[in-house]
Amino acid sequence: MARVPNLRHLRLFSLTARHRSGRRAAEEAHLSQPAVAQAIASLERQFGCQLFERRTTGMFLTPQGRALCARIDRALDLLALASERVAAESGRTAAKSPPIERLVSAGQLSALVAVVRSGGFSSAAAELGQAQSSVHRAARSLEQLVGAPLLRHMGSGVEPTPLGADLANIAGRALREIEAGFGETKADRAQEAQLRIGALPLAQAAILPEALVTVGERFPGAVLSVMDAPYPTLLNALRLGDIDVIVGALRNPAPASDVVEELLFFDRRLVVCRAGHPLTKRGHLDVSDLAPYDWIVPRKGTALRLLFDSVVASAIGERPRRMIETDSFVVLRGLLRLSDALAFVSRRRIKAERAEGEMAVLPVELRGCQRAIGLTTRRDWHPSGLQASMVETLRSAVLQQA
DNA sequence: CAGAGCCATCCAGACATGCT
DNA sequence: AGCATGTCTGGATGGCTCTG
Repeated sequence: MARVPNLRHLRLFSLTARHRSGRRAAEEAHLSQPAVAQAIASLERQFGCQLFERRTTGMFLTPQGRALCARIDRALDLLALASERVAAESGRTAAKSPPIERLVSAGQLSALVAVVRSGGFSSAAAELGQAQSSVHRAARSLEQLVGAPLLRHMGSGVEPTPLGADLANIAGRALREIEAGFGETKADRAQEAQLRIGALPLAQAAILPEALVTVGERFPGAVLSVMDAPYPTLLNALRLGDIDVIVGALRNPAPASDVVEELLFFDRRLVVCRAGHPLTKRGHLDVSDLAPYDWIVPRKGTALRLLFDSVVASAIGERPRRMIETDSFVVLRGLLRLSDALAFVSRRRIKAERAEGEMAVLPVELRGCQRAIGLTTRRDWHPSGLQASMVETLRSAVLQQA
C-alpha cells in the first residue's frame, strides 16, 4: 500500500470539505489556517491531484476531491468506531476521549493490522518492508496510547487480544478505504482500477476463468487479483477488506451479519464413476444400488460434505462402505480412474477439468443436490464507480455460465 | 488563501543486548 | 528463533509566524 497519509490531515481535509473553508476548519480543529492549508497541500501531493478549488468565497471540492471525501469520511467513521471500542474497554464514554485519529498514526495502525494478520513482528516487518524493531515499537506504542493490551506473546509468535483483533479489523477497513481513495484518484486519471476476488474451489476451475477474461477485455487497464483459499480464509479476508468479493458457493444464510450473499444460479451435483464402471451397464438404477460402493467425499466440515451427508448418505440410508475424504479434484480423478468408487461432483467441474471422457454420470434421482452459487461481499463495501461496473460485468459473465 | 523560513518533533533504520 | 528494549542518527514531517 502507498504510504498512508497523516490521519490528522485527513480529518482537516474532511472538516474543510464540510465547512467549505480552511479558516473555519482550522477554528474547529484548534489550529492555524496555514496548518490546514499545508495539510491539504500535502494530501494533494500524496494523492497526486487537486482536491479543492480555491475561490475567494471558500474552498470547494473538485470531482476527485468529492470521491476521496466519501472514502475519507468512511475511514474517519470507522476510526470513530474504534475510539468507541477503546473507550468501552477503559470504561470511559467515547465523547470524553479524544478521537483516535488525533492520538495515533496510520503507521501504528498499519503495524497492528500487519502483526495480527501475519502473527508476528518479524513477518509483519517483512510484509511492511520495515525493520522488526520499528513495527514492534509502532504496535507497542499504540497499546500505550490505547491504554489496553492489544497483542499477547504466545510461544513463537503473537496473537491479538479480543480488543486487538477488533481494532485490527476496524483499522484494516479504515486503511482500505484510504487505499481505495488512492486507487480512485488514480483511476479517475488513468482509467485504472483494481478488483480483488476470492475464488472458492468450483469457481477457480469452472466459473472464474471465463468471467475474468470477459472483465479483462471490458476493462483493459484494470488489475484483477484472485486469491484462492478455503472458505473461512476468504471470509476473513473479505471482512478485513483484503478482498472485495468472493465468487462461488453461498452459505445461505450468510455466516456473518456484515456480509451479503447474492444468488446467481444453482449448480447441480451428480453421482459419477469411471467410464466402463459396472453400474453404467445397468438400464435402471436405484439409490440403494449405490450402497455397496466406496465413495470419494469432500473433507468433514466443508459445506459440500454437509450436502453429501444430507443428500447422498441419507438417501442411501446407511453409511457408505468406505469413504476417502479429499477436496482435491486431481486426487478424486485419480481415484475414480483406478477404482470402482463413486463421487459427488458438479458437471461444470467435470467439463472445466476436461474429464468428460473418463467419467460417467449415473442416472440416479437425488433430491436437493444443488448448491447456490453467487457473489459474497461486505455489507459496508463501497466500490468506486469503476469497481461497481467491473462487478456488474463479473456478475453477468458468471450468469452467462448458469 | 498561499508560500517561505524556522524550529521542534517524529519516524524508522541500525545496532547491541537480554529474555523466553 | 523470535520478541523486547535501549540508544544513536539522519531525514522527514508538522505547525508556527510572518508576509504578500
